[in-house]
Amino acid sequence: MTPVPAPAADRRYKGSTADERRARRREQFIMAAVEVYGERGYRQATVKSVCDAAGLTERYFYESFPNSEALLIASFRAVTDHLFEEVARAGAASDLADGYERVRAMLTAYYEGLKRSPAPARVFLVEISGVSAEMDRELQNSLCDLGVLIERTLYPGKAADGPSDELLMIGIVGGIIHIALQWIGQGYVRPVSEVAATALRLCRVLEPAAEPRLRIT
Amino acid sequence: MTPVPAPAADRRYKGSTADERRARRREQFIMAAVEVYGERGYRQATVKSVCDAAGLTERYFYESFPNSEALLIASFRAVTDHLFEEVARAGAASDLADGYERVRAMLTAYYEGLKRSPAPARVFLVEISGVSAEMDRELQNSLCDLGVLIERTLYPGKAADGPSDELLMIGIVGGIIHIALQWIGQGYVRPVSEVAATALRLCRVLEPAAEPRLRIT
DNA sequence: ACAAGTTGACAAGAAACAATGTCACTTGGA
DNA sequence: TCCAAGTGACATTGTTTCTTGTCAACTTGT
Repeated sequence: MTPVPAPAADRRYKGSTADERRARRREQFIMAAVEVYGERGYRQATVKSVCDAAGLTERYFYESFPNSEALLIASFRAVTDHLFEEVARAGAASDLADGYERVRAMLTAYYEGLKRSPAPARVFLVEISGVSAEMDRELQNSLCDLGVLIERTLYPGKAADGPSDELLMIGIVGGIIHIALQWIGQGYVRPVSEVAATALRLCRVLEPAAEPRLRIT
Repeated sequence: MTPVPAPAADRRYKGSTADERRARRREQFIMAAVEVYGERGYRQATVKSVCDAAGLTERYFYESFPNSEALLIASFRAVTDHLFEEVARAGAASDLADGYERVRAMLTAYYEGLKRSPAPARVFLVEISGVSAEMDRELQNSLCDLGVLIERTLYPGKAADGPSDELLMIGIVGGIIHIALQWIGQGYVRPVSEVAATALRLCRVLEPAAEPRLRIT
């Protein structure tokens, strides 16, 4: 009835469209979440504390995420994807011929990444477990991804026939993570090179078990 | 003033003294906690749910524990101590000469213990992390204990000069645990012997690194 | 049988937090 | 200048849980 004069749905505000602003707020929440979760831990972090850190209010929180678990997953993905990319890039450096040296470079990048941003490290490595079934799946996937990346770097030819020993791979990645946790818990005392070397020793078990002593009798 | 006729502080009730009843209630809470935490997870478990499972009321809960975190720690200790003892006993079996076979027996006992009582396994292996600083310390300690036990079994002579490489040991134990988690998450599909063999491969990295390829350059 | 100790069911206060709503203020476009 | 969209501070509601308290029923030693 009343001829409304075109609501101008995508009106700009402070230079951005509605979509851009929404996306930026979402990013703000994710960055704030990484910080707050790292400081207080996810379970101790309230929605309000994240909103305060983001400089936004609860209203926008519930505009961006259905609940705090969704934010947790989103921020986990953000941190993980970023770290994973760094690791992959380090392993792909063209001046490394030996597979083990590639893995060493990857592990170094991994631990350096953790050291560079200590806050999220512990939260997203372990504290996350058991928050929800979906979150557990995310964590498992990220572990598997890292394991596959390492295995393919060591044995690029073997890629075709799937994961050779999933259980062993998970074990190695679990070890890498716990090494990180211990290292972090002691305040990054030991140098990254040493930590990476230790983790690299763990990776050696991926070698085909030629030792006769280890046959299953 | 009023000559009270000796309050009979240790009066018996249903055959037990006050101390005995208190201790029994405490045990009831711990057993109930293991069950409830295993079913619903620690964070989802309320004080009331534990009390209901224990067949006791909240009043006795707060008589036995200052808060739910204390119960968590107590039940963690109970489960861990029990499992640890089983593992140590398996490793001490006198008919095993080889250190690796002893460790295999220990790992088998470990995974069999987890399989026998699946409920507490996942909770006390990982979900615990980040609940509190004290709980984290408990978990770290139990991991260290297991690592030391394994190392001493493999190299009984080396006992004197302390932990040779704490970081590596933690990594191995972390791997053992993650193998367990993956195994459990897939519904105990693979036989215990296979899981233990996989974990045993991980333990091999404790061998002195003679491989020249692994020197730190 | 009686008094005091003991127990279980339940109530109730207090606190924390999720999730939604209100309202005055600011910004952008006509 | 004017109005609607947008924003931020704050209030409100509802739920959940911890924690303490009350009281009737039961048990024990005398």
